[in-house]
Amino acid sequence: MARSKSEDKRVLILQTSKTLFADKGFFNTSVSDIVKETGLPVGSIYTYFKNKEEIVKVIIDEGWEDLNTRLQENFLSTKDPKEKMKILLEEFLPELFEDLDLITILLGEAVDYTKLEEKLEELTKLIFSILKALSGNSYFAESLSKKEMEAAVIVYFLGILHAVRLAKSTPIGISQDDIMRIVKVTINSAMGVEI
Amino acid sequence: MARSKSEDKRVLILQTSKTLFADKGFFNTSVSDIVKETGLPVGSIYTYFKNKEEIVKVIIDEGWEDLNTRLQENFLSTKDPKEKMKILLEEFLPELFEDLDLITILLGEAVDYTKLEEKLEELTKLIFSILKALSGNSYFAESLSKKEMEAAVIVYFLGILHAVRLAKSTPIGISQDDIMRIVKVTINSAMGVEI
Amino acid sequence: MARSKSEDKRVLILQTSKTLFADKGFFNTSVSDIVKETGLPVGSIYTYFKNKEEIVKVIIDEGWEDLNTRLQENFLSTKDPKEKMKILLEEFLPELFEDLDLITILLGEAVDYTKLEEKLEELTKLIFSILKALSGNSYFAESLSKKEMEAAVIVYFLGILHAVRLAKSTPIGISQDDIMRIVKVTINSAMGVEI
Amino acid sequence: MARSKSEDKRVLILQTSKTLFADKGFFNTSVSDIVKETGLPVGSIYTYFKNKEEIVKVIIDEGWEDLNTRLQENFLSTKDPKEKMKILLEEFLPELFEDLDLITILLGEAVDYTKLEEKLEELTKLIFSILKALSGNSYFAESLSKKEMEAAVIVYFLGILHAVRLAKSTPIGISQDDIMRIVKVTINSAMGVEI
DNA sequence: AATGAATGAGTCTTCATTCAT
DNA sequence: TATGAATGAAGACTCATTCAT
Repeated sequence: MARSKSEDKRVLILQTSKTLFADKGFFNTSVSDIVKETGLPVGSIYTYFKNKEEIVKVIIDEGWEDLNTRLQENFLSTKDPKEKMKILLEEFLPELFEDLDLITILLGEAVDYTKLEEKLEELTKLIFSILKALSGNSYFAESLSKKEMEAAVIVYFLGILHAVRLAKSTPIGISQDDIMRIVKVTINSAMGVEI
Repeated sequence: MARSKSEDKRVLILQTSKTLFADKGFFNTSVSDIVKETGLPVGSIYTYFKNKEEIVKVIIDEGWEDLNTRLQENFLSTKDPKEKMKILLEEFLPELFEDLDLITILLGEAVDYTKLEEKLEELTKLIFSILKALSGNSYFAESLSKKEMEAAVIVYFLGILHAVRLAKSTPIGISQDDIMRIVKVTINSAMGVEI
Repeated sequence: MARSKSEDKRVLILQTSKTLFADKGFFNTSVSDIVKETGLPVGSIYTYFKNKEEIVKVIIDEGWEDLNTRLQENFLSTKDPKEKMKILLEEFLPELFEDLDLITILLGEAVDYTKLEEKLEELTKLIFSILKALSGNSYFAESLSKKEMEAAVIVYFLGILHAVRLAKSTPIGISQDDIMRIVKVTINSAMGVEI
Repeated sequence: MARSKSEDKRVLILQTSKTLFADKGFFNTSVSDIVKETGLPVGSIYTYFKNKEEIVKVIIDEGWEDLNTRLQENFLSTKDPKEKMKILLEEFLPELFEDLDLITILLGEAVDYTKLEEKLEELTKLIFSILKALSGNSYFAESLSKKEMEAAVIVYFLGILHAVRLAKSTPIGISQDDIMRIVKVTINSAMGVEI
């Protein structure tokens, strides 16, 4: 009977904001910037989102869920931990790297709304279980307690994210490919398996 | 050698701002917050610093330089790369971890003013040179190009920083000690040397 | 005689708004508050009322008319001014006091739309005519001109309304009963008649 | 060493706001109206007052205190309750009536910030004590309990205020003088004393 | 040099009303 | 007629920085 909320507009706001937040930062992006960039009237921003904060939250949550969903789908194809690790390295990470804006926001100013630790926990558990299955006889596994392995995963994952983000925005002289390669070598070396 | 009154004020502003920036974030800290916390008149802030941005810059630059200076001093005591690595792990990192506020600001909202990449570059070169000297016969070094080793150092270092920061502010279930331990194991394992 | 569905909605809007206006004030009640409270779609509000302003107007006008109608009906039963005064005091006032929301709105923020003076005028004339009939030999009447008696009625009536309203919303330490009693005493005393 | 806050500006804001609040109502007066009318920059409003609400509060509190102070000063000149009543009627009330804007705001929309009941309580106590001293042998006092006399004072005072306000803004056909006169007659009649 | 009032562009958000469906 | 998304002017307030004193 009345216009129904347009998914298109919602997505437009989300995508525009994502780019702006990643480029200029959350605090340096004003609602009025989003308005200008989307071409929508101010009011419309607020018919689709409660406030500016909710926009970042949704960007992060939906972005992360998306990645996760695709990862889970890929995981359905196999039970072999080696295969799973391969999927993680060759599907998940590249996809994540693709979404530099998401990484930037995830690590950036909006940390308060980002619940990075929750995302990390999920992922850590997952990776940890794969590593455990893989690491029957590796040096790495022998010398590290469970908690230390978890720490290792967290450190490594955060390092990767931050490095990729930095590689994009500043001239640190390394590329995504460099990062991908050392990840693989590390896994191979640490796990004693060739991925 | 007594500090002048002005130097006291400069330091007061710096320390107060550092705490505030680390606790509430750069953008959520107003100059007026700094004024309230220091008890100084607003004008004073601007006689010591050009603007809010310069305050963060100085916090980071001086903080980093401090760490660096002490590292260099420690390095004077030896030429042995193994010893140097030890210093890095047992002096530099703990000191850095001590200064969580600095890490938080370094990785946080003020990224634009932080020149993280420059700091990283210095450090990377240094660590890289040590690793190279150490790694005569390690598997790690054989399979990684120079650039990849640099990438590894960056990833690892950023990972450590971010993990320590996160461990402080959220319940991710790992401690600074866990992190320290896996760093050591990694070095040992990767380099084939016992530190 | 069954109320039509639309009449139900109109009344719902009116009653809900009345409570809201009395509780939170006219300006602090948004149309969207009315929408939430009634459960009706915004559009509906505007099919029944031209705008927010008209809602208050109708609340007041219909509320007042209601009281008046009942008063007039009661008055039909007698011609005796003393009886009429009794009706005024024992039927009309208690009924009015019953409707605190109406009083609150009448005296409150919506004064611009309320035409309080018109309501007052009607009532003043009525009361005045009764008083005149009653006051053949009272001290009060002798010493007051017509205009002054009107002023007295207005002052008294407004005072009663305001006091009742204040007694409801704040702890001024007097009750509706106290007010009713002094009204009666005043009339008795001023008019020299026992009501 | 720096400009000090200007009492002139504070007063300008207060007076301008008072007129605007009385004329258009608190909610229909925007801070920007005050800005336009005073010619001050927005920021200045907020260097002198925390927010819009505080402006009304100060208008009312200082206005009321002013009246009170002058009343107390006048009261110093006598101990005779009859004299005091005279002062109340011939000094205080006329002064109050002079300040119609204050009355309008006091009774108007800003009721939430106005603490009308507190003002009323003070005054009621004062008047009550005078009446008590006066009323040795009056009919009024005999037939009314303490609480009822308080109620009477409240009703009467509120009625006067509201009537004066209404007389100013709408054509209810009575004047301040009419009101003053009936007040006197009422006192005389009720107290049995000639003021 | 020290002070803190002055400034006004800019912030996010609200809201009564309209109108496409 | 019923609906609720769309609209954008207007709202209160902030804040980094300047500059008169």
